[in-house]
Amino acid sequence: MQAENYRSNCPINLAVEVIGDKWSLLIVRDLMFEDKLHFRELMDGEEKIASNILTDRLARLETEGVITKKNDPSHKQKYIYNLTAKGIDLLPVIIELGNWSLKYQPVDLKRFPHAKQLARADKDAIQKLKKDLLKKHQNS
Amino acid sequence: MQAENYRSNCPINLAVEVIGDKWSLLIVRDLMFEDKLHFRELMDGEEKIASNILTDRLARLETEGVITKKNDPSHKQKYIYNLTAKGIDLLPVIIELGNWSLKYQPVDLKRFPHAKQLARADKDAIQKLKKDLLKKHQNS
DNA sequence: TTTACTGGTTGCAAAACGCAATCAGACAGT
DNA sequence: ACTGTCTGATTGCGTTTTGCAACCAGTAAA
Repeated sequence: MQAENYRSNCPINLAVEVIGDKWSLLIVRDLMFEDKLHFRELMDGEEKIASNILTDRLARLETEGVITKKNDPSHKQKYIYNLTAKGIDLLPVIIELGNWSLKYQPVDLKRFPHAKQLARADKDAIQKLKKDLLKKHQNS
Repeated sequence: MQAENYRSNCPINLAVEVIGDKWSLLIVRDLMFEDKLHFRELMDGEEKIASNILTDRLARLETEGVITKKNDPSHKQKYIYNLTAKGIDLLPVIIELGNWSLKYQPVDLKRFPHAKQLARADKDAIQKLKKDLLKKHQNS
């Protein structure tokens, strides 16, 4: 087994090396809030990720322990992608990114209605959301 | 003036399109916590960004309104890079990324001592930090 | 048995990246 | 005036990543 070779062990860098690209967090978002489980569902997202990029990112996120991939019993060719606890713990990051965009970027609230409600979430609400996600994604 | 063409107006995407790469947040980090102001200082960071990439990212961040660039009166060839309010408001994002890394990634606490202290910051502490940054970066 | 759907793979052109060398202007020391 | 160093870049070039469309074999539904 080879140790991953990070550019540095600064916490910001260690996060950026895992989710610092244009797609990874969107995949996490769809798994978190859009009830998507399957490859095709992720492909049909708002931003039109290409299938080869999606394949690559799913593999990378799995390697990094952010998601899991398992067979879907209902279809021999289907896989179910779930968030791990590590992936679910990206929720606060995503919420803060949302808050920042709400303040400075041209968010379309009609199209993304739960943005504002998520921005209002306090610590307890976030804890509850995490709990729900852990249950939904089968992490005990 | 041309409207920026975002892939979608989802808040997460709108954030990721601005700071979703391997370098931008590291630049913001250095401007925030390392008291760096100049090109060379940013170049000499832990992760060894190349000068052409740094040039590109600084220009991009300036375009996006995250940083400003102004002449340094002390040297005709020097520029001072400052965070805008928009940039300073990335602080909560950075804190949450740090928290996540502290929990799941091999952070080197000896090398990055203020990571833990920053993780403990509550809302009031963050407000104070923002205030200090606003003053330091001249967005009075 | 045809038709559509599954998670991909492949090929190719374009863009971004990483690295080292280079640059002209500015400044400090002598 | 000369020398060396520092300034924020730019340039050239090879590698990697991305974006896009076409394609694939296995599975399932009609």
